[in-house]
Amino acid sequence: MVDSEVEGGESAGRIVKQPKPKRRSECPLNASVEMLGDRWSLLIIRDMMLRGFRSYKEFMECYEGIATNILADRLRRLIANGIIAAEPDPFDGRKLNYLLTAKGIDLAPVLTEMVLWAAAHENTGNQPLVRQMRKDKEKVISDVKERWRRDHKVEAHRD
Amino acid sequence: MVDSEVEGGESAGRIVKQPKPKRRSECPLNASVEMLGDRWSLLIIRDMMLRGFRSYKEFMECYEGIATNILADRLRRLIANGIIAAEPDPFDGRKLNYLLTAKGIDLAPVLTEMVLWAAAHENTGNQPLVRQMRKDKEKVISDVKERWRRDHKVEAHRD
DNA sequence: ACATATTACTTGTGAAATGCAAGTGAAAAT
DNA sequence: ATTTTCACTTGCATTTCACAAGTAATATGT
Repeated sequence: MVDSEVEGGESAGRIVKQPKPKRRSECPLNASVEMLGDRWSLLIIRDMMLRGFRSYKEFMECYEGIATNILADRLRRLIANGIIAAEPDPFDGRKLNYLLTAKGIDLAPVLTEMVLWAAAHENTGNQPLVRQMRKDKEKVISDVKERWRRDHKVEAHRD
Repeated sequence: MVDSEVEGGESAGRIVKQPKPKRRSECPLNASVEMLGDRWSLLIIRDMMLRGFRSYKEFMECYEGIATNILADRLRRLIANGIIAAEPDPFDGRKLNYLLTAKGIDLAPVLTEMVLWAAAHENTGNQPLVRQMRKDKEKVISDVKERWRRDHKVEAHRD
């Protein structure tokens, strides 16, 4: 299912020209950085994960003020990397709903550690969340995943 | 020692104009992204943390091929954010040794989760490290910290 | 039915960040 | 004394970014 991703070396005995592997190195950290290493991607994921945002408009209105062309570009890239997916809203033909994939929701521990690190070394807001994470990191993560599963079920049942 | 960092609100009873708080928001994740959200910073930290790199030359030679001006800029920023520090090499007046601060070494859990995430969803290299992390994440982190403490001791004793 | 509004974008345009090559100055090695 | 090494800086072309404006496809209100 998550197969035809990065390799693409061979196919039926014939060596085929590599389609995707334009990574700077094999290092897993480098892979993460190439997918997430910019000033916006992780914030978009944060708002999907923690605030339940789904639509372009929500991402635009709230937030640290992302430019519309950058938002469109980041959503495209996140889709290309399999971190989010877009589906048309069944009730409003103009709308697209952006949802985290399994790969996307698996970023919960990464976000958690980044929040905890910043909160430990900078003056930051959202102390309630920080305190919750300090108290029981694993619970926060499993709650996030639980909510994600519920929301996906709702999508699926809508017909 | 690492005091005059981000706040800078007041000084001897007089309210002074804020010098640094140009963060886009109070969100701790945003703080992390503003300090680390680019294509190079975390890789530099990786090589200091996991490979023991200390000098400009090492960062240049190895690596995914960073440009020299970008490396200089990233090192400056990491210093400005208190994540690394530079000290002259006691044996070679040309050299500077870049070292992780406590704040820098505290990024170990963040790097670990990013490595595990990428390794779970992409085809990546350095499988020995990945396996070690999967087996006992906490041990990998405490080993990294232990090594950091030792190396700092060596620095301090050198006189 | 038709005008207006909303949603999710795209298209300029200038400014900033990035990548590449070459150069510089101080210290060390020969 | 000359050459090498190290840690950068400078200049320049390319790419990315931010801001503003515009557009096409729905949806809503009258």
